Amino acid sequence: MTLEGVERFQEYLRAYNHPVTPQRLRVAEELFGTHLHVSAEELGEKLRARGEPIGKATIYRTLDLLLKAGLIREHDFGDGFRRYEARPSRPRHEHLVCTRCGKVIEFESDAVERLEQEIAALHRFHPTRHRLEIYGLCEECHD
Amino acid sequence: MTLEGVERFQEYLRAYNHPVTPQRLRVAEELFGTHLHVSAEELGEKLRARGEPIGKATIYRTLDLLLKAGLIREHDFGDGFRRYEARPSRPRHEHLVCTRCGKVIEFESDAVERLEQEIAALHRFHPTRHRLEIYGLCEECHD
DNA sequence: TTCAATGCAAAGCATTTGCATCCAA
DNA sequence: TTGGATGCAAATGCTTTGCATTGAA
Repeated sequence: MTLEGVERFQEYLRAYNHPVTPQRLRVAEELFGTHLHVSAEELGEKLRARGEPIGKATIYRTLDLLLKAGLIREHDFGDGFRRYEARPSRPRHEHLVCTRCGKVIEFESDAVERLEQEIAALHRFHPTRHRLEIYGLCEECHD
Repeated sequence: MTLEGVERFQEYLRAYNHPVTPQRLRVAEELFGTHLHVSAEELGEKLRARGEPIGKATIYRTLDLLLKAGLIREHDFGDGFRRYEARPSRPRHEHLVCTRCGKVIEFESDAVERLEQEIAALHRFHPTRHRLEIYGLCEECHD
């Protein structure tokens, strides 16, 4: 568990004259202490379990800051809520999402990057980002 | 504009002994009368504009039926609401989404299908579906 | 000290549900 | 006639906002 992200968040806050509060640091610690894709609700549970409860509004506001700082990514896998992940050192990756247990497996593929360029060019489109998600069952959930 | 979909919906309703109501037909007419990806809200506006207002609950319930009938597809492009499209004759296709004007361009690609299989196999994953969306600016919205 | 952050509760939105009324078959 | 459909309004569930209080700098 690398806490480099927490430090970068502190630098960001200082650079913009935003107070460095314990709540902000705790949210960042949780996010940068896991590779999982967690929801705002789950972050709240974890912090409560740590004995450091936080208002949900503060969680959402801190997530906004982390997004603006470019330190995390936001996902919507169609569960009815959003999930967040520490921004990976390898910036572009895609997801395999198990529809039974909710597990998320990451992968990266140069082929996808190439495909994005090819397809966009074909349609005179100027791509900025893409998302590829494969839904199905992970090994454990498959019969 | 093909209204074949409306007929298929009627067949479906009769097959399951569900009443064929004017509201259901109107929702189907709007969906099968366009290639656009419309929201429940937009369907309501269009029907109001036609002088045939419908309760939003009825729209959502009718969309459920159309989904169960397999006649439409549901999408979430992260706008905060879902959009629906008449199910294409070509079952699998992906989307280019303009982040400025909201336009959606469809495309299909065998390469994507192959990629899904390859990647899933690599991770011992059993895929059932995928989604690939490329976000950026369409030709008109690009400087 | 002071301005922004926090946290509660209330508000917002898209969507779903309860229920009295209505209507397709 | 009658069971299911409709449509309003209320309820949900996630997220955002208002505002009095708190706290970082």
